[in-house]
Amino acid sequence: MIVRTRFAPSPTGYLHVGGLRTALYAYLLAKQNKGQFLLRIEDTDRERFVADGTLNILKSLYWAGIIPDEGVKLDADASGENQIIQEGKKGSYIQSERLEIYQKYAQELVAKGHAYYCFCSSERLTALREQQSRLKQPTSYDGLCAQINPQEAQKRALAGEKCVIRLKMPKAGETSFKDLIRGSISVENKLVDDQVIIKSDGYPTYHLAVVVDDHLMEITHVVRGEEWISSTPKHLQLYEYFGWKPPQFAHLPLLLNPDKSKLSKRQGDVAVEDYRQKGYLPEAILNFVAFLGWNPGDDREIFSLKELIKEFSLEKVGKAGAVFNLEKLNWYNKEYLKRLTDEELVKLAMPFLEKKIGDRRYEISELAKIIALEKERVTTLAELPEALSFIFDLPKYPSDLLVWKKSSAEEVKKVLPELSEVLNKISVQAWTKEKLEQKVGEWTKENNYSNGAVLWPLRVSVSGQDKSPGPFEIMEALGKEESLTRLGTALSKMV
RNA sequence: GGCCCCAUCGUCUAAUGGUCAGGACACCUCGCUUUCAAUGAGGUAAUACGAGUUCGAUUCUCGUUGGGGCUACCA
Repeated sequence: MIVRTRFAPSPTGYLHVGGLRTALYAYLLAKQNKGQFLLRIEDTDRERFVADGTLNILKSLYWAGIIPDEGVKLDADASGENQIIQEGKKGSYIQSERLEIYQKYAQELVAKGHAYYCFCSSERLTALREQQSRLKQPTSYDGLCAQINPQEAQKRALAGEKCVIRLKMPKAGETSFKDLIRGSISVENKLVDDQVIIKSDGYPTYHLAVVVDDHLMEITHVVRGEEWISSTPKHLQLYEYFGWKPPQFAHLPLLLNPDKSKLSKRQGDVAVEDYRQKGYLPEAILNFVAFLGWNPGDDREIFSLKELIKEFSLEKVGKAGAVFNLEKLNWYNKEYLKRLTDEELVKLAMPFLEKKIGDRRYEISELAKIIALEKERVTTLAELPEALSFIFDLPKYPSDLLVWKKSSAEEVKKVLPELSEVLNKISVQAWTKEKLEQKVGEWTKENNYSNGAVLWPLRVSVSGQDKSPGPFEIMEALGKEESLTRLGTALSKMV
């Protein structure tokens, strides 16, 4: 049997990092079994619907690399409407376009007596709940409309009276299921509410739509968040009423704020898009969220998507919520930044640096040298413009910054002019950090200077900063002319 | 309030009856070094609590406490 999983987001804004992890796990489960990973858009709530929601989510999934070109991708049709192409064919797994389907199944339930029309007003429902909670009773629908004669109810509904359709839960027994992550879970049926399955606007609620679609899409494993555990009995009841075989369920633990509450916007960024804009690499985000709740069982920490596909297993997914720890994400990002080739880095860094570079024109190789300077020093790509600022414009700095703590102003006044002369003799062709280091090193030794007495003022001269990369790599990135100009600037400060 | 889920260093976690309770991030110390970063070596730090089962519990059972989720014509 083919393993088929899905990710079914609601287009209510952006893709949440928790959603990304859910999607990733579902994707990994499918791919490692050579199965299919499908997408479905659950847009049955018109009030929370956001126009760009679907597009935003798909963009983030695409950025993260779990929607590959050949499988599922975004495609604009003739009307400019975004469509989802799945496994080669246009699949309208967009719930708002499948209303008749849910309607049909709901009617089937009504006909069988497993669901009923409910004409209660929202006022009555609110009052009912208030009363129940005042009496410290569980809040649930009291089943009033279940008493109405079905033929009469049908007639009233057909006549256009405002109504919803509710699922009729059994009042006895219990529903239990085996969760792939948590083991056996059971709930008494009498505690499960008669959930609305078709709203008064004709749209299905999540509960009906999810069951119908998962069945029709032949989903074998439902991977979703822990918040769905308590409604799973409703879903199971639906499967039973329809006579369908339910899928396997895997309820993932939640992602948490540092204070252990559910990860929320108030305490930091939660959208994948936020992290992209902040200059995090998709590989880092993916690796990081994959490890929030799962690990390979050994000491390895760095996993590519391919390796994750190979080694992921639901059995190793933990049950407890995991704090979304920015420090660890930062570490992952640095690790992935370090692994980038200079070429890859330039490509990824350009969007962040464009403004800083302005009209200046650089060869790719020059840019590569410049960007590589801070590759091991920054945490994210977004830090690059500021970190590299000293390359584009020499910062203003006080003359005493040129003096190393173990040296003196006199020594600097002596070293700098001599150093300029030595450097000036090096040709533009030989202007590489290796050659520069060799020449300056030899000269330092010959003149019995200490390394610090030479390197510190040299580095400050070309960087204008107390902290910076080494002088030779900076000079190579700067080029001979600019390097000597900066040395001249330093000299003039010492006069 | 009711129902459900969960519980190992600050954080992510390993160890499913016998380990000096391991690793990673963060933090601290030392080394390298012109600064920062990187890097090398080392260090601080955890089984929530209480019973029970057992020769022996992080591990199994129960309870307590704590945290979380659900309790909508939202997903």
